[in-house]
Amino acid sequence: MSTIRDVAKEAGVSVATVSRVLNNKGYSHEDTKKRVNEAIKKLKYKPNEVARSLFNKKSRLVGLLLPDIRNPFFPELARGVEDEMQEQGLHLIIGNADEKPEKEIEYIQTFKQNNVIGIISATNHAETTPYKNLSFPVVFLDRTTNSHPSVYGDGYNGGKKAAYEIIRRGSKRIALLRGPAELMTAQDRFKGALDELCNSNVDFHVISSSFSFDDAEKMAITLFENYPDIDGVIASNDLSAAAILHEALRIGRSIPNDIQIIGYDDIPLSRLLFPPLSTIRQPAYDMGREAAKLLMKIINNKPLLQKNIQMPVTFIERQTTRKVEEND
Amino acid sequence: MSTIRDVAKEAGVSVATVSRVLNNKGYSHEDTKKRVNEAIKKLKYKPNEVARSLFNKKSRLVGLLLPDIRNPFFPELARGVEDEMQEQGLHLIIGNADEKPEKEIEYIQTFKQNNVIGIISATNHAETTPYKNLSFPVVFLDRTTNSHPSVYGDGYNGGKKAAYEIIRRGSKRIALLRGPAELMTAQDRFKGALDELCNSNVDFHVISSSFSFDDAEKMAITLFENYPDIDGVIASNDLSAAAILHEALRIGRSIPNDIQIIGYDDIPLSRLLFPPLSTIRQPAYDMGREAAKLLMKIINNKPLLQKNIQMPVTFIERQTTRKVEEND
DNA sequence: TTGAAAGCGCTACCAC
DNA sequence: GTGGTAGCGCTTTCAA
Repeated sequence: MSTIRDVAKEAGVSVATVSRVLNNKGYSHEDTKKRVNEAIKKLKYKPNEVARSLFNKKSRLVGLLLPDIRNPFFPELARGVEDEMQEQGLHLIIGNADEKPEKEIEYIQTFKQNNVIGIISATNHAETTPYKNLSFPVVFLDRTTNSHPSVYGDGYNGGKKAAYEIIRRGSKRIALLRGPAELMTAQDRFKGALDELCNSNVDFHVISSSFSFDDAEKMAITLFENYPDIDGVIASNDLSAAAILHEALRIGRSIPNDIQIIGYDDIPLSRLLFPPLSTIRQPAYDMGREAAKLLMKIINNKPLLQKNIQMPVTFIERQTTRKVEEND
Repeated sequence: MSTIRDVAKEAGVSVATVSRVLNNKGYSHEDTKKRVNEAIKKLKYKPNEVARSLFNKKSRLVGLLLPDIRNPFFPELARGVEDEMQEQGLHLIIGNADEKPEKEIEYIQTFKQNNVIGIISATNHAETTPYKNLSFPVVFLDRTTNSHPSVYGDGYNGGKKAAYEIIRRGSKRIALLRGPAELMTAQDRFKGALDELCNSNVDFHVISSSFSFDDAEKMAITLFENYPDIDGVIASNDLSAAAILHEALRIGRSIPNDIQIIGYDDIPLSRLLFPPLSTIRQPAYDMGREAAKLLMKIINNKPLLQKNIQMPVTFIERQTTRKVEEND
């Protein structure tokens, strides 16, 4: 690996000059520029990012903190963030907080120690101390906070839509999954659905659930044991919806005739389920991209039109809900 | 952010001493150690990893290159790698090569420029130049190479098993999906299945397929159009299996009575499909962990028992294959 | 327009 | 056992 010294020697100039043409800063003669650039090419010189970072106190790295990389929703977010960052010549250190605050703190530490220029975090603890007094900006993704800029899906309306669509299609005894109590996004969609349910003439049960794979299956089994008469489920995310769909078919219910199911997120696999899952779509990829853009704006001191960006969600009608009569 | 100087001043010693107790190198008096450690705590000092890295030419970062973060198999690998690294106090820069060689090269560049201590790569281009002449070790994951250390599933036997189990359960006209031709792992499992099919009295068709979401669905549709009489499908991975399962049910085939389907990978969602997918399980999480361990051994110059670690695969019997008669 | 030199925070050598 | 100091590769004054 050649250094700036080698380039300077090769081009017959000083390292200062090389640095200047490298960064397009200060003056430098066209001819000198040319010679330097030739030397760079010849030696295949790439600046040492670590040395740069040490001096500038800024790397080209952005920290991305995910709560659970196994939930397909998050890789989708990550892709959006990554693609946008890549276009800006930036790179990602991805940390998987695994829903554990200690891990989260550790990763933030690492991000700091590596001079990241910013953090995008999709974890559940936006209001906790590790995010305070940071010397670089933090953007929350898929989380609502007032303390920080953020990008998130319109959970309240999503929940409302889910309830509206399932009621409209004739479910009368609905199970409403609540999702983790500490998760604002889960609670938003829950509240939306709750409000809609309260305003209509249907019975419903509220059931606590987690967002993880392992819990989803167990929850599905107990759900049907405890409430065998339900004819509609509003799930807290697609993972739970998949588990419920699966269990419903296993015990011989017909979908969507006996039971309608509606998910949340629209992860890529939802349309590969059978029957394909009706769900509330969050534009995960775009949310990731927006968060990256927002972070870049903050870093570059560009004016912010809005600090908290709410993304619209849409009902995706597939086949776990019944067709609605045309003349509703 | 306090520096080593601040700590030295606080403890009334030199920076050299602080560095020594920090790294447990060279001599230092117990009392001095204590004082230094107190100063560290008091100032909440964390060493600047960038400065360390500049001097040592080694960071605490490991590059992880994934071909497609959206395929749930890879996050699973990533988790294994991450958990092992985390226990070693190391962190990951994750790059998503997106099956594009340019992106791959760019990420390797970034890894270099950030002084990673090693790379774990799950991409398809192990034999290409970017991996040559690197100053740090590379371990390939989910890829067979002789040029580098690697950890991979036993694809040949996996394919063989898949064919064996489906034939044993009575399929007579089988579609064998081939997976991407350039992907060694895909070809291994293909060859295994092929050999097994050739040694038995069944008809079969070989069909090319990709590993991606988007292609899987189209492929499934044409598959049944072109070969309406098949009664068994050996898929190249679980994603394609899901697409086929889905399409088969859509056109009214009964699973597993009319058609048996067997997948490959055992991604977390496979058991949530309906019917739950029979598949060949690759121990993705463990493979990730093994790859991380292997890399660490190489970095620490520990003796290697084996440079290429093949992990066993197992048949997971779920419900897209028929029950076998007890007295086979 | 260019170059010499200081210094980012750290480690390791060498002298005491 | 401990401290002074050079230097990792880079950027940025400041003088020339």
